Amino acid sequence: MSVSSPLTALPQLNITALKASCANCSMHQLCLPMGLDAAEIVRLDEVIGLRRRIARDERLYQMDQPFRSLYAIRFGHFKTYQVNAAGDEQITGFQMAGELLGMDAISGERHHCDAVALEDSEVCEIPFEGLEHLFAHVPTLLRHFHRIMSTEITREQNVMLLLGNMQAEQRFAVFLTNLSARYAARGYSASAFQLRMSREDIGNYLGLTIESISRLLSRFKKQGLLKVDKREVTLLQPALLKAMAAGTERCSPMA
Amino acid sequence: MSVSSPLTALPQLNITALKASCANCSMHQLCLPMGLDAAEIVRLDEVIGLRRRIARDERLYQMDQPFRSLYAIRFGHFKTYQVNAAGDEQITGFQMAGELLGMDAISGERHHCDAVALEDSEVCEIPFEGLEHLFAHVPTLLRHFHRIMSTEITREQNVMLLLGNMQAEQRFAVFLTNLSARYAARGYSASAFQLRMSREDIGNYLGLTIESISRLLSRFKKQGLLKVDKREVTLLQPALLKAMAAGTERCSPMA
DNA sequence: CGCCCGCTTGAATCAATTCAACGCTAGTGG
DNA sequence: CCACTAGCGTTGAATTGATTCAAGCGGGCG
Repeated sequence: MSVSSPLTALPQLNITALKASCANCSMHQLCLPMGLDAAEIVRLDEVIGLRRRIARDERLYQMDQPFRSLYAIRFGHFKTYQVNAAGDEQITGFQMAGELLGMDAISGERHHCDAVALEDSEVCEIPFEGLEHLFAHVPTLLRHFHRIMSTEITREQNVMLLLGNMQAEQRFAVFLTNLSARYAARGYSASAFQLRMSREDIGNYLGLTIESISRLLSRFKKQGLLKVDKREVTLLQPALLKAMAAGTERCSPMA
Repeated sequence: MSVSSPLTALPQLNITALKASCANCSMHQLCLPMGLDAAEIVRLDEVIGLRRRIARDERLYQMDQPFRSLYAIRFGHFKTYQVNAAGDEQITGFQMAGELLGMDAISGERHHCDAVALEDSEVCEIPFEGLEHLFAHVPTLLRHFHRIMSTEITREQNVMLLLGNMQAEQRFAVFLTNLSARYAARGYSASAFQLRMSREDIGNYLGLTIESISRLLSRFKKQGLLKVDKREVTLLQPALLKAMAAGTERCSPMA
Protein backbone atom coordinates (compact mmCIF):
# COMPACT_ATOMS: atom_id res chain seq x y z
CA MET A 1 0.00 0.00 0.00
CA SER A 2 2.10 2.88 1.25
CA VAL A 3 5.83 3.41 0.95
CA SER A 4 7.85 2.60 4.05
CA SER A 5 9.04 5.76 5.73
CA PRO A 6 12.69 6.10 6.73
CA LEU A 7 13.06 8.87 9.25
CA THR A 8 16.84 9.01 8.95
CA ALA A 9 18.91 10.19 6.03
CA LEU A 10 19.60 7.70 3.27
CA PRO A 11 21.90 7.68 0.25
CA GLN A 12 20.75 10.10 -2.39
CA LEU A 13 19.44 7.47 -4.78
CA ASN A 14 17.18 5.89 -2.24
CA ILE A 15 15.92 9.18 -1.00
CA THR A 16 14.75 10.25 -4.41
CA ALA A 17 13.08 6.92 -4.82
CA LEU A 18 11.20 7.32 -1.58
CA LYS A 19 10.77 11.04 -1.35
CA ALA A 20 9.21 13.41 -3.79
CA SER A 21 11.64 15.31 -5.96
CA CYS A 22 10.12 18.36 -7.56
CA ALA A 23 12.64 18.43 -10.38
CA ASN A 24 11.41 15.13 -11.75
CA CYS A 25 7.76 15.77 -11.19
CA SER A 26 5.72 16.39 -14.29
CA MET A 27 3.74 19.00 -12.40
CA HIS A 28 6.63 21.22 -11.39
CA GLN A 29 5.72 23.94 -13.86
CA LEU A 30 2.25 24.27 -12.35
CA CYS A 31 2.92 23.47 -8.74
CA LEU A 32 4.72 25.12 -5.86
CA PRO A 33 8.25 24.96 -7.38
CA MET A 34 7.18 26.99 -10.41
CA GLY A 35 9.90 29.41 -11.41
CA LEU A 36 12.54 28.11 -9.00
CA ASP A 37 16.07 27.42 -10.21
CA ALA A 38 17.75 24.05 -9.72
CA ALA A 39 19.44 24.99 -6.44
CA GLU A 40 16.21 26.31 -5.00
CA ILE A 41 14.35 23.17 -6.00
CA VAL A 42 16.90 21.14 -4.08
CA ARG A 43 16.16 23.18 -0.98
CA LEU A 44 12.47 22.71 -1.47
CA ASP A 45 13.01 18.97 -1.87
CA GLU A 46 14.69 18.94 1.52
CA VAL A 47 11.55 20.34 3.10
CA ILE A 48 9.01 18.23 1.27
CA GLY A 49 7.98 15.07 3.05
CA LEU A 50 7.07 11.74 1.63
CA ARG A 51 4.65 11.00 -1.08
CA ARG A 52 1.41 9.60 0.08
CA ARG A 53 -1.05 7.46 -1.81
CA ILE A 54 -4.72 8.03 -1.19
CA ALA A 55 -7.17 5.47 -2.46
CA ARG A 56 -10.49 6.45 -3.99
CA ASP A 57 -12.98 7.70 -1.38
CA GLU A 58 -10.24 7.89 1.24
CA ARG A 59 -9.78 11.06 3.23
CA LEU A 60 -6.55 13.02 2.99
CA TYR A 61 -7.54 15.13 5.97
CA GLN A 62 -10.59 15.94 7.94
CA MET A 63 -12.15 19.00 9.49
CA ASP A 64 -10.75 19.90 12.93
CA GLN A 65 -7.65 17.78 12.53
CA PRO A 66 -4.54 19.70 13.51
CA PHE A 67 -2.85 21.33 10.56
CA ARG A 68 0.76 20.39 9.89
CA SER A 69 1.17 20.15 6.15
CA LEU A 70 -0.02 21.34 2.83
CA TYR A 71 -0.43 18.75 0.12
CA ALA A 72 0.47 19.04 -3.54
CA ILE A 73 -1.38 16.65 -5.81
CA ARG A 74 0.97 14.58 -7.99
CA PHE A 75 -1.79 12.76 -9.76
CA GLY A 76 -5.44 12.07 -9.21
CA HIS A 77 -8.34 14.23 -8.18
CA PHE A 78 -9.79 15.41 -4.89
CA LYS A 79 -12.85 17.18 -3.62
CA THR A 80 -12.94 19.40 -0.56
CA TYR A 81 -16.10 20.03 1.35
CA GLN A 82 -17.34 21.74 4.43
CA VAL A 83 -19.92 20.47 6.84
CA ASN A 84 -21.90 22.86 8.99
CA ALA A 85 -23.56 22.32 12.36
CA ALA A 86 -26.75 21.07 10.72
CA GLY A 87 -24.83 18.47 8.74
CA ASP A 88 -25.23 20.17 5.36
CA GLU A 89 -22.27 19.54 3.12
CA GLN A 90 -20.94 21.99 0.59
CA ILE A 91 -18.24 21.00 -1.82
CA THR A 92 -15.90 23.96 -2.02
CA GLY A 93 -13.76 22.72 -4.87
CA PHE A 94 -12.43 19.94 -7.06
CA GLN A 95 -8.65 19.77 -7.21
CA MET A 96 -6.39 18.13 -9.74
CA ALA A 97 -2.69 17.43 -10.28
CA GLY A 98 -0.40 20.35 -9.52
CA GLU A 99 -2.85 22.01 -7.16
CA LEU A 100 -2.29 22.65 -3.49
CA LEU A 101 -4.56 21.46 -0.70
CA GLY A 102 -4.92 22.70 2.86
CA MET A 103 -4.35 26.45 2.65
CA ASP A 104 -7.59 27.19 4.45
CA ALA A 105 -6.15 25.52 7.55
CA ILE A 106 -3.24 27.91 8.07
CA SER A 107 -5.24 30.43 10.03
CA GLY A 108 -6.77 28.22 12.67
CA GLU A 109 -4.11 25.54 12.82
CA ARG A 110 -6.89 23.05 12.14
CA HIS A 111 -8.39 21.91 8.92
CA HIS A 112 -11.59 23.67 8.01
CA CYS A 113 -12.83 21.11 5.53
CA ASP A 114 -12.45 17.50 4.48
CA ALA A 115 -10.42 16.45 1.46
CA VAL A 116 -11.41 13.17 -0.20
CA ALA A 117 -9.82 11.46 -3.21
CA LEU A 118 -12.14 11.04 -6.18
CA GLU A 119 -9.88 8.33 -7.58
CA ASP A 120 -6.64 6.67 -6.52
CA SER A 121 -4.27 9.58 -6.13
CA GLU A 122 -0.87 10.61 -4.88
CA VAL A 123 0.15 13.73 -3.00
CA CYS A 124 3.37 15.26 -1.74
CA GLU A 125 3.20 16.18 1.89
CA ILE A 126 4.72 19.62 2.52
CA PRO A 127 5.25 20.26 6.23
CA PHE A 128 4.26 23.87 6.61
CA GLU A 129 6.79 24.71 9.29
CA GLY A 130 9.61 23.68 7.00
CA LEU A 131 8.12 25.70 4.21
CA GLU A 132 7.92 28.77 6.42
CA HIS A 133 11.61 28.47 7.24
CA LEU A 134 12.42 28.22 3.59
CA PHE A 135 10.43 31.36 2.75
CA ALA A 136 13.05 33.53 4.44
CA HIS A 137 15.71 32.18 2.10
CA VAL A 138 13.91 31.68 -1.17
CA PRO A 139 11.92 34.81 -1.95
CA THR A 140 10.84 33.44 -5.32
CA LEU A 141 9.12 30.61 -3.51
CA LEU A 142 7.41 32.98 -1.12
CA ARG A 143 6.14 35.13 -3.93
CA HIS A 144 4.79 32.15 -5.76
CA PHE A 145 3.14 30.89 -2.61
CA HIS A 146 1.37 34.21 -2.22
CA ARG A 147 0.23 33.99 -5.79
CA ILE A 148 -1.20 30.55 -5.17
CA MET A 149 -3.12 31.70 -2.11
CA SER A 150 -4.35 34.76 -3.92
CA THR A 151 -5.45 32.63 -6.86
CA GLU A 152 -7.46 30.51 -4.47
CA ILE A 153 -9.16 33.64 -3.16
CA THR A 154 -10.13 34.78 -6.64
CA ARG A 155 -11.27 31.29 -7.57
CA GLU A 156 -13.64 31.31 -4.64
CA GLN A 157 -14.88 34.77 -5.55
CA ASN A 158 -15.73 33.41 -8.96
CA VAL A 159 -17.71 30.63 -7.33
CA MET A 160 -19.53 33.22 -5.24
CA LEU A 161 -20.48 35.00 -8.44
CA LEU A 162 -21.65 31.71 -9.87
CA LEU A 163 -23.73 30.74 -6.85
CA GLY A 164 -25.07 34.20 -6.21
CA ASN A 165 -25.98 35.36 -9.70
CA MET A 166 -26.14 32.63 -12.27
CA GLN A 167 -28.92 30.29 -13.29
CA ALA A 168 -28.52 26.56 -13.54
CA GLU A 169 -27.63 26.53 -17.22
CA GLN A 170 -24.89 29.10 -16.88
CA ARG A 171 -23.49 27.50 -13.75
CA PHE A 172 -23.08 24.23 -15.52
CA ALA A 173 -21.51 25.88 -18.55
CA VAL A 174 -19.00 27.59 -16.25
CA PHE A 175 -18.25 24.30 -14.61
CA LEU A 176 -17.54 22.48 -17.85
CA THR A 177 -15.56 25.37 -19.30
CA ASN A 178 -13.45 25.54 -16.19
CA LEU A 179 -12.63 21.83 -16.25
CA SER A 180 -11.81 22.10 -19.93
CA ALA A 181 -9.35 24.93 -19.35
CA ARG A 182 -7.65 23.14 -16.49
CA TYR A 183 -7.17 19.95 -18.46
CA ALA A 184 -5.83 21.97 -21.37
CA ALA A 185 -3.31 23.63 -19.04
CA ARG A 186 -2.10 20.15 -18.12
CA GLY A 187 -1.65 19.07 -21.70
CA TYR A 188 -4.84 17.05 -21.94
CA SER A 189 -7.68 17.51 -24.34
CA ALA A 190 -9.76 20.60 -23.74
CA SER A 191 -12.77 19.03 -25.38
CA ALA A 192 -12.89 15.45 -24.13
CA PHE A 193 -12.43 14.40 -20.55
CA GLN A 194 -13.78 12.25 -17.77
CA LEU A 195 -15.83 13.70 -15.00
CA ARG A 196 -14.17 12.27 -11.91
CA MET A 197 -17.01 13.24 -9.63
CA SER A 198 -20.58 11.99 -9.41
CA ARG A 199 -23.56 14.00 -10.62
CA GLU A 200 -24.41 14.47 -6.99
CA ASP A 201 -21.02 16.06 -6.30
CA ILE A 202 -21.43 18.39 -9.27
CA GLY A 203 -24.87 19.39 -8.07
CA ASN A 204 -23.66 20.01 -4.58
CA TYR A 205 -20.79 22.15 -5.83
CA LEU A 206 -23.01 24.19 -8.12
CA GLY A 207 -25.83 24.63 -5.62
CA LEU A 208 -28.18 22.41 -7.66
CA THR A 209 -29.75 19.00 -7.25
CA ILE A 210 -28.59 15.83 -8.91
CA GLU A 211 -31.77 15.83 -10.99
CA SER A 212 -31.02 19.29 -12.30
CA ILE A 213 -27.53 18.22 -13.35
CA SER A 214 -28.95 15.20 -15.09
CA ARG A 215 -31.50 17.32 -16.92
CA LEU A 216 -28.88 19.87 -17.93
CA LEU A 217 -26.66 17.15 -19.35
CA SER A 218 -29.57 15.72 -21.29
CA ARG A 219 -30.54 19.11 -22.60
CA PHE A 220 -27.02 20.08 -23.64
CA LYS A 221 -26.75 16.73 -25.35
CA LYS A 222 -30.02 17.21 -27.21
CA GLN A 223 -28.92 20.68 -28.28
CA GLY A 224 -25.71 19.31 -29.70
CA LEU A 225 -23.48 21.12 -27.22
CA LEU A 226 -21.80 17.96 -26.05
CA LYS A 227 -21.76 14.19 -26.00
CA VAL A 228 -22.01 12.23 -22.78
CA ASP A 229 -21.40 8.59 -22.07
CA LYS A 230 -21.44 7.87 -18.37
CA ARG A 231 -18.79 10.22 -17.08
CA GLU A 232 -17.01 10.72 -20.38
CA VAL A 233 -17.83 14.16 -21.75
CA THR A 234 -17.00 15.57 -25.18
CA LEU A 235 -17.58 19.24 -25.80
CA LEU A 236 -18.89 19.68 -29.34
CA GLN A 237 -19.30 23.46 -29.30
CA PRO A 238 -16.71 24.76 -26.85
CA ALA A 239 -17.02 28.33 -28.09
CA LEU A 240 -20.76 28.42 -27.54
CA LEU A 241 -20.32 26.85 -24.14
CA LYS A 242 -17.77 29.52 -23.25
CA ALA A 243 -20.17 32.23 -24.37
CA MET A 244 -22.86 30.71 -22.17
CA ALA A 245 -20.43 30.64 -19.27
CA ALA A 246 -19.60 34.29 -19.84
CA GLY A 247 -23.29 35.11 -19.95
CA THR A 248 -23.18 36.53 -23.46
CA GLU A 249 -25.21 33.68 -24.94
CA ARG A 250 -28.25 31.83 -23.74
CA CYS A 251 -29.49 28.44 -24.77
CA SER A 252 -33.25 28.41 -24.40
CA PRO A 253 -34.63 25.40 -22.51
CA MET A 254 -35.51 23.73 -25.83
CA ALA A 255 -37.18 25.19 -28.88
CA MET B 1 -8.61 66.65 0.94
CA SER B 2 -5.58 64.42 1.25
CA VAL B 3 -2.52 64.92 3.42
CA SER B 4 0.59 66.32 1.77
CA SER B 5 3.20 63.64 1.26
CA PRO B 6 6.79 64.22 2.42
CA LEU B 7 9.06 61.71 0.77
CA THR B 8 12.03 62.57 2.94
CA ALA B 9 12.50 61.86 6.63
CA LEU B 10 10.97 64.35 9.05
CA PRO B 11 11.17 64.80 12.81
CA GLN B 12 9.35 62.00 14.58
CA LEU B 13 6.38 64.07 15.63
CA ASN B 14 5.56 65.21 12.15
CA ILE B 15 5.95 61.78 10.66
CA THR B 16 3.42 60.28 12.99
CA ALA B 17 1.10 63.10 12.20
CA LEU B 18 1.35 62.59 8.48
CA LYS B 19 1.96 58.91 8.08
CA ALA B 20 0.10 56.00 9.53
CA SER B 21 1.69 54.63 12.65
CA CYS B 22 0.47 51.21 13.59
CA ALA B 23 1.43 51.61 17.23
CA ASN B 24 -1.10 54.39 17.71
CA CYS B 25 -3.80 52.84 15.61
CA SER B 26 -6.78 51.53 17.52
CA MET B 27 -6.96 48.59 15.14
CA HIS B 28 -3.45 47.30 15.64
CA GLN B 29 -4.58 44.28 17.62
CA LEU B 30 -6.81 43.13 14.75
CA CYS B 31 -4.86 44.32 11.77
CA LEU B 32 -1.61 43.39 10.08
CA PRO B 33 0.70 44.37 13.00
CA MET B 34 -1.01 41.94 15.36
CA GLY B 35 1.52 40.26 17.61
CA LEU B 36 4.50 42.37 16.53
CA ASP B 37 6.83 43.88 19.12
CA ALA B 38 7.59 47.60 19.23
CA ALA B 39 10.73 47.34 17.10
CA GLU B 40 8.94 45.32 14.45
CA ILE B 41 6.08 47.79 14.35
CA VAL B 42 8.57 50.54 13.63
CA ARG B 43 9.85 48.57 10.65
CA LEU B 44 6.32 48.01 9.43
CA ASP B 45 5.62 51.73 9.79
CA GLU B 46 8.55 52.42 7.48
CA VAL B 47 6.92 50.37 4.79
CA ILE B 48 3.39 51.60 5.17
CA GLY B 49 2.45 54.47 2.94
CA LEU B 50 0.17 57.36 3.61
CA ARG B 51 -3.31 57.27 4.91
CA ARG B 52 -5.94 57.83 2.35
CA ARG B 53 -9.45 59.14 2.80
CA ILE B 54 -12.18 57.65 0.69
CA ALA B 55 -15.53 59.37 0.60
CA ARG B 56 -18.78 57.47 0.59
CA ASP B 57 -19.44 55.77 -2.78
CA GLU B 58 -15.90 56.48 -3.92
CA ARG B 59 -13.79 53.68 -5.30
CA LEU B 60 -10.60 52.63 -3.54
CA TYR B 61 -9.59 50.52 -6.52
CA GLN B 62 -11.14 49.05 -9.58
CA MET B 63 -10.99 45.81 -11.46
CA ASP B 64 -8.03 45.50 -13.86
CA GLN B 65 -6.11 48.34 -12.27
CA PRO B 66 -2.48 47.37 -11.67
CA PHE B 67 -1.92 46.07 -8.18
CA ARG B 68 0.64 47.87 -6.05
CA SER B 69 -0.70 47.98 -2.53
CA LEU B 70 -2.87 46.31 -0.01
CA TYR B 71 -5.09 48.54 2.07
CA ALA B 72 -5.85 48.28 5.76
CA ILE B 73 -9.06 49.94 6.84
CA ARG B 74 -8.53 52.41 9.69
CA PHE B 75 -12.17 53.34 9.95
CA GLY B 76 -15.25 53.07 7.81
CA HIS B 77 -16.73 50.28 5.75
CA PHE B 78 -16.22 48.97 2.25
CA LYS B 79 -17.82 46.55 -0.14
CA THR B 80 -15.96 44.57 -2.76
CA TYR B 81 -17.68 43.26 -5.84
CA GLN B 82 -16.95 41.47 -9.04
CA VAL B 83 -18.44 42.16 -12.42
CA ASN B 84 -18.58 39.48 -15.08
CA ALA B 85 -18.67 39.75 -18.84
CA ALA B 86 -22.47 40.01 -18.86
CA GLY B 87 -22.35 42.90 -16.40
CA ASP B 88 -23.74 40.97 -13.44
CA GLU B 89 -22.34 42.20 -10.16
CA GLN B 90 -21.67 40.04 -7.17
CA ILE B 91 -20.67 41.56 -3.87
CA THR B 92 -17.95 39.32 -2.48
CA GLY B 93 -17.68 40.89 0.94
CA PHE B 94 -18.24 43.78 3.32
CA GLN B 95 -15.09 44.93 5.09
CA MET B 96 -14.69 46.96 8.25
CA ALA B 97 -11.93 48.57 10.31
CA GLY B 98 -8.88 46.41 10.81
CA GLU B 99 -9.51 44.31 7.72
CA LEU B 100 -7.25 44.06 4.73
CA LEU B 101 -8.28 44.79 1.16
CA GLY B 102 -6.73 43.71 -2.11
CA MET B 103 -5.33 40.25 -1.44
CA ASP B 104 -7.12 38.79 -4.43
CA ALA B 105 -4.96 40.97 -6.68
CA ILE B 106 -1.62 39.47 -5.72
CA SER B 107 -1.82 36.63 -8.19
CA GLY B 108 -2.53 38.52 -11.37
CA GLU B 109 -0.90 41.81 -10.49
CA ARG B 110 -4.23 43.43 -11.28
CA HIS B 111 -7.24 43.95 -9.12
CA HIS B 112 -9.93 41.36 -9.60
CA CYS B 113 -12.76 43.33 -8.08
CA ASP B 114 -13.85 46.84 -7.20
CA ALA B 115 -13.70 48.20 -3.66
CA VAL B 116 -16.14 50.99 -2.80
CA ALA B 117 -16.54 52.87 0.46
CA LEU B 118 -19.95 52.48 2.09
CA GLU B 119 -19.33 55.59 4.18
CA ASP B 120 -16.53 58.11 4.54
CA SER B 121 -13.55 55.96 5.40
CA GLU B 122 -9.81 55.94 5.86
CA VAL B 123 -7.29 53.33 4.81
CA CYS B 124 -3.55 52.78 5.19
CA GLU B 125 -1.87 52.08 1.92
CA ILE B 126 0.61 49.21 2.23
CA PRO B 127 2.88 48.96 -0.80
CA PHE B 128 3.13 45.24 -1.36
CA GLU B 129 6.69 45.26 -2.60
CA GLY B 130 7.86 46.84 0.62
CA LEU B 131 5.86 44.35 2.60
CA GLU B 132 7.49 41.49 0.73
CA HIS B 133 10.94 42.78 1.59
CA LEU B 134 9.94 43.01 5.21
CA PHE B 135 8.71 39.42 5.29
CA ALA B 136 12.26 38.13 5.06
CA HIS B 137 13.19 39.99 8.23
CA VAL B 138 10.06 39.78 10.34
CA PRO B 139 8.84 36.19 10.37
CA THR B 140 6.06 37.02 12.82
CA LEU B 141 4.64 39.41 10.28
CA LEU B 142 4.84 36.83 7.52
CA ARG B 143 3.06 34.24 9.61
CA HIS B 144 0.33 36.65 10.47
CA PHE B 145 -0.04 37.63 6.85
CA HIS B 146 -0.51 33.98 5.92
CA ARG B 147 -3.13 33.68 8.63
CA ILE B 148 -4.99 36.64 7.21
CA MET B 149 -4.99 35.23 3.70
CA SER B 150 -6.04 31.84 4.97
CA THR B 151 -8.84 33.41 6.98
CA GLU B 152 -10.07 35.08 3.84
CA ILE B 153 -10.12 31.70 2.09
CA THR B 154 -12.19 30.13 4.87
CA ARG B 155 -14.50 33.12 4.97
CA GLU B 156 -15.22 32.67 1.31
CA GLN B 157 -15.78 28.96 1.79
CA ASN B 158 -18.37 29.83 4.38
CA VAL B 159 -20.09 32.08 1.89
CA MET B 160 -20.05 29.25 -0.62
CA LEU B 161 -21.80 27.08 1.95
CA LEU B 162 -24.30 29.85 2.50
CA LEU B 163 -25.02 30.43 -1.18
CA GLY B 164 -24.99 26.77 -2.11
CA ASN B 165 -26.98 25.20 0.68
CA MET B 166 -28.97 27.64 2.74
CA GLN B 167 -32.41 29.08 2.31
CA ALA B 168 -33.15 32.76 2.47
CA GLU B 169 -34.01 32.80 6.17
CA GLN B 170 -30.81 31.06 7.23
CA ARG B 171 -28.66 33.17 4.93
CA PHE B 172 -29.95 36.32 6.49
CA ALA B 173 -29.50 34.95 10.01
CA VAL B 174 -25.89 34.10 9.15
CA PHE B 175 -25.39 37.58 7.79
CA LEU B 176 -26.68 39.32 10.91
CA THR B 177 -24.85 36.98 13.25
CA ASN B 178 -21.63 37.55 11.39
CA LEU B 179 -21.92 41.34 11.56
CA SER B 180 -22.76 41.07 15.25
CA ALA B 181 -19.64 39.03 15.99
CA ARG B 182 -17.40 41.36 14.05
CA TYR B 183 -18.70 44.44 15.82
CA ALA B 184 -18.29 42.67 19.14
CA ALA B 185 -14.67 41.88 18.25
CA ARG B 186 -14.15 45.62 17.76
CA GLY B 187 -15.61 46.55 21.09
CA TYR B 188 -18.98 47.65 19.78
CA SER B 189 -22.35 46.32 20.72
CA ALA B 190 -23.05 42.82 19.47
CA SER B 191 -26.78 43.43 19.53
CA ALA B 192 -27.28 46.92 18.14
CA PHE B 193 -25.61 48.27 15.06
CA GLN B 194 -26.10 50.17 11.85
CA LEU B 195 -26.27 48.40 8.55
CA ARG B 196 -23.86 50.40 6.43
CA MET B 197 -25.06 48.87 3.20
CA SER B 198 -28.36 49.14 1.36
CA ARG B 199 -30.92 46.34 1.26
CA GLU B 200 -29.94 45.90 -2.34
CA ASP B 201 -26.31 45.29 -1.39
CA ILE B 202 -27.34 42.77 1.25
CA GLY B 203 -29.52 40.97 -1.26
CA ASN B 204 -26.79 40.91 -3.84
CA TYR B 205 -24.29 39.53 -1.33
CA LEU B 206 -26.67 36.83 -0.11
CA GLY B 207 -27.89 35.83 -3.56
CA LEU B 208 -31.39 37.20 -2.91
CA THR B 209 -33.46 40.09 -4.19
CA ILE B 210 -34.01 43.34 -2.40
CA GLU B 211 -37.66 42.36 -1.91
CA SER B 212 -36.67 39.16 -0.17
CA ILE B 213 -34.41 41.06 2.22
CA SER B 214 -37.18 43.48 2.98
CA ARG B 215 -39.62 40.64 3.65
CA LEU B 216 -37.13 38.83 5.86
CA LEU B 217 -36.55 41.95 7.91
CA SER B 218 -40.28 42.44 8.32
CA ARG B 219 -40.80 38.83 9.29
CA PHE B 220 -37.97 38.76 11.80
CA LYS B 221 -39.37 41.96 13.25
CA LYS B 222 -42.86 40.52 13.52
CA GLN B 223 -41.47 37.40 15.16
CA GLY B 224 -39.69 39.48 17.77
CA LEU B 225 -36.23 38.47 16.63
CA LEU B 226 -35.11 42.03 16.11
CA LYS B 227 -36.04 45.67 15.86
CA VAL B 228 -35.36 47.70 12.73
CA ASP B 229 -35.49 51.39 12.13
CA LYS B 230 -34.11 52.32 8.75
CA ARG B 231 -30.64 50.84 8.91
CA GLU B 232 -30.42 50.61 12.69
CA VAL B 233 -30.82 47.00 13.76
CA THR B 234 -31.24 45.66 17.29
CA LEU B 235 -31.04 41.94 17.81
CA LEU B 236 -33.59 40.94 20.45
CA GLN B 237 -32.92 37.21 20.46
CA PRO B 238 -29.28 36.79 19.46
CA ALA B 239 -29.15 33.19 20.67
CA LEU B 240 -32.11 32.15 18.57
CA LEU B 241 -30.65 33.98 15.60
CA LYS B 242 -27.37 32.15 16.07
CA ALA B 243 -29.20 28.83 16.19
CA MET B 244 -30.96 29.72 12.97
CA ALA B 245 -27.62 30.61 11.43
CA ALA B 246 -26.18 27.28 12.52
CA GLY B 247 -29.19 25.52 11.05
CA THR B 248 -30.28 23.96 14.33
CA GLU B 249 -33.40 26.07 14.61
CA ARG B 250 -35.97 27.12 12.08
CA CYS B 251 -38.38 29.98 12.25
CA SER B 252 -41.46 29.06 10.28
CA PRO B 253 -42.59 31.68 7.74
CA MET B 254 -45.25 32.89 10.20
CA ALA B 255 -47.71 30.87 12.23
C1' DC C 1 -43.44 71.87 -2.81
C1' DG C 2 -42.43 68.12 -5.67
C1' DC C 3 -39.30 64.71 -6.99
C1' DC C 4 -36.28 60.88 -6.38
C1' DC C 5 -34.53 57.12 -4.03
C1' DG C 6 -34.61 53.48 -0.92
C1' DC C 7 -37.69 50.57 0.93
C1' DT C 8 -42.03 47.85 1.78
C1' DT C 9 -45.88 45.03 0.60
C1' DG C 10 -49.06 42.18 -2.21
C1' DA C 11 -50.14 39.06 -6.15
C1' DA C 12 -48.72 36.36 -9.97
C1' DT C 13 -45.13 33.72 -11.97
C1' DC C 14 -41.38 30.61 -12.60
C1' DA C 15 -37.02 28.03 -12.17
C1' DA C 16 -35.56 24.60 -9.69
C1' DT C 17 -36.79 21.27 -6.29
C1' DT C 18 -39.17 17.44 -4.46
C1' DC C 19 -41.36 13.27 -5.00
C1' DA C 20 -41.77 9.17 -7.51
C1' DA C 21 -40.81 5.65 -10.69
C1' DC C 22 -37.78 3.39 -13.58
C1' DG C 23 -33.27 1.92 -16.27
C1' DC C 24 -28.71 0.56 -16.49
C1' DT C 25 -24.47 -1.47 -14.98
C1' DA C 26 -21.18 -3.58 -11.99
C1' DG C 27 -20.44 -6.53 -8.56
C1' DT C 28 -21.76 -10.56 -5.69
C1' DG C 29 -22.91 -14.91 -4.53
C1' DG C 30 -25.24 -19.12 -5.25
C1' DC D 1 -23.52 -18.58 -15.63
C1' DC D 2 -27.26 -16.18 -14.31
C1' DA D 3 -30.17 -14.09 -10.75
C1' DC D 4 -30.09 -10.51 -7.57
C1' DT D 5 -28.93 -6.33 -5.52
C1' DA D 6 -27.07 -1.73 -4.73
C1' DG D 7 -25.72 2.46 -6.47
C1' DC D 8 -25.93 5.90 -9.82
C1' DG D 9 -28.34 8.18 -13.18
C1' DT D 10 -32.50 9.58 -15.94
C1' DT D 11 -37.06 11.27 -16.62
C1' DG D 12 -41.80 12.96 -15.60
C1' DA D 13 -45.26 15.40 -12.69
C1' DA D 14 -46.37 18.16 -8.82
C1' DT D 15 -44.80 21.52 -5.64
C1' DT D 16 -42.65 25.55 -3.74
C1' DG D 17 -39.46 29.26 -2.26
C1' DA D 18 -38.03 33.06 -4.14
C1' DT D 19 -38.53 36.13 -7.97
C1' DT D 20 -40.82 39.28 -10.85
C1' DC D 21 -44.10 42.62 -11.58
C1' DA D 22 -46.68 46.26 -9.75
C1' DA D 23 -48.12 49.68 -6.64
C1' DG D 24 -47.44 52.63 -2.93
C1' DC D 25 -44.97 54.78 1.19
C1' DG D 26 -41.95 58.14 3.39
C1' DG D 27 -37.97 60.88 4.08
C1' DG D 28 -34.40 63.94 2.30
C1' DC D 29 -33.04 67.34 -0.83
C1' DG D 30 -32.97 70.69 -4.50
